[in-house]
Amino acid sequence: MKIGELAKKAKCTVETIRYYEKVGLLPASSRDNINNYRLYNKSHLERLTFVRHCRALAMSHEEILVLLQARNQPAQKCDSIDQLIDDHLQHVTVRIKELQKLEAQLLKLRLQCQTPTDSQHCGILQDLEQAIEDNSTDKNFSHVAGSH
Amino acid sequence: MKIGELAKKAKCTVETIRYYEKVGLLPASSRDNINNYRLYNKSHLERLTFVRHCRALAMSHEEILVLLQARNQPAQKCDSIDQLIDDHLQHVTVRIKELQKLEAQLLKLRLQCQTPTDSQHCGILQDLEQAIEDNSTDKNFSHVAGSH
DNA sequence: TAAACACCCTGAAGCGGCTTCAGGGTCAAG
DNA sequence: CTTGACCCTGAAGCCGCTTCAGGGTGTTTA
Ligand SMILES: [Zn+2]
Ligand SMILES: [Zn+2]
Ligand SMILES: [Zn+2]
Ligand SMILES: [Zn+2]
Repeated sequence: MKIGELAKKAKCTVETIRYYEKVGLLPASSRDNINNYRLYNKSHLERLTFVRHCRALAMSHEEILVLLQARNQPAQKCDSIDQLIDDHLQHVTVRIKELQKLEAQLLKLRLQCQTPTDSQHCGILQDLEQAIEDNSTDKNFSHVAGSH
Repeated sequence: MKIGELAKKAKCTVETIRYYEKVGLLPASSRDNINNYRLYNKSHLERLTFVRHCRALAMSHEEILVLLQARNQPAQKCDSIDQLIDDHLQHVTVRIKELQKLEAQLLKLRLQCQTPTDSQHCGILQDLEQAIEDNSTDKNFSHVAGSH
């Protein structure tokens, strides 16, 4: 199968597939001798599906690589896999808590201007000019991305 | 005041300050004629504090620029400010919900391997090889970053 | 007075996880 | 024989910084 078909089956773009090959999440496929098109089979699709599933769960490429390696060593213990999921779950949980803190702060900020006025007297702007409360939030970026 | 002192007072790095100047979040400061060092005053500190406060709330540079402009037009109505905060609050709220979905999916995944075995029989790996359930999550990236 | 050390400067590259762009080649249908 | 769908490569862009390379400045101390 050609790259476009694989992309459709895995619900991603062809560019993403080429990118995954470049960074080593997918092995380089064989090529059509005549036109140099990439050619894939079922096992490529399975691996890509695995990767996309992991990405849908917001795992980092590094985390996914560990899982892929484990997948290739069927006889080994799976402790490390279970641990990786636990750790990643923590990444997500921590990030949720950070964002909930932000949410609360933003709600509080929003209340500073209940009846619209001009910028000069807007409680929101005034609040933003105050010194920063110490949130440990800013530095503790685990690997799960933000809100935008 | 020199850049190091400003950085300390605003609780950020000097590199961040130089970066903000480059991308226009801070205006270019005046310079010491002799050694070309950047020189700052209280109003620079106030503006930087404002920016850092916004960043601590995970606003994007684009959003911050809008607020900075409003701050420079004290006589105008503040509707747009209030609206911007509401919108940004939505960015955060949406991202929290996305991450909570992930959290639930990860918890479910984790339960697939309650008693450690080998990779071949690990329910987690088996689950990850299944087709992807349709989460609308993947594409709806608003501007608030992830969990890592 | 010289060496050590802390601070300042610039410009470029790197991070992650892609997406987009520029500039092509391939191939079936009409 | 042209249109349009698909494929290729390599480089650059996105965001919000951080890090690096390669310097200059300025104070302190041996
Ligand atoms: Zn993780
Ligand atoms: Zn207002
Ligand atoms: Zn926002
Ligand atoms: Zn297991």
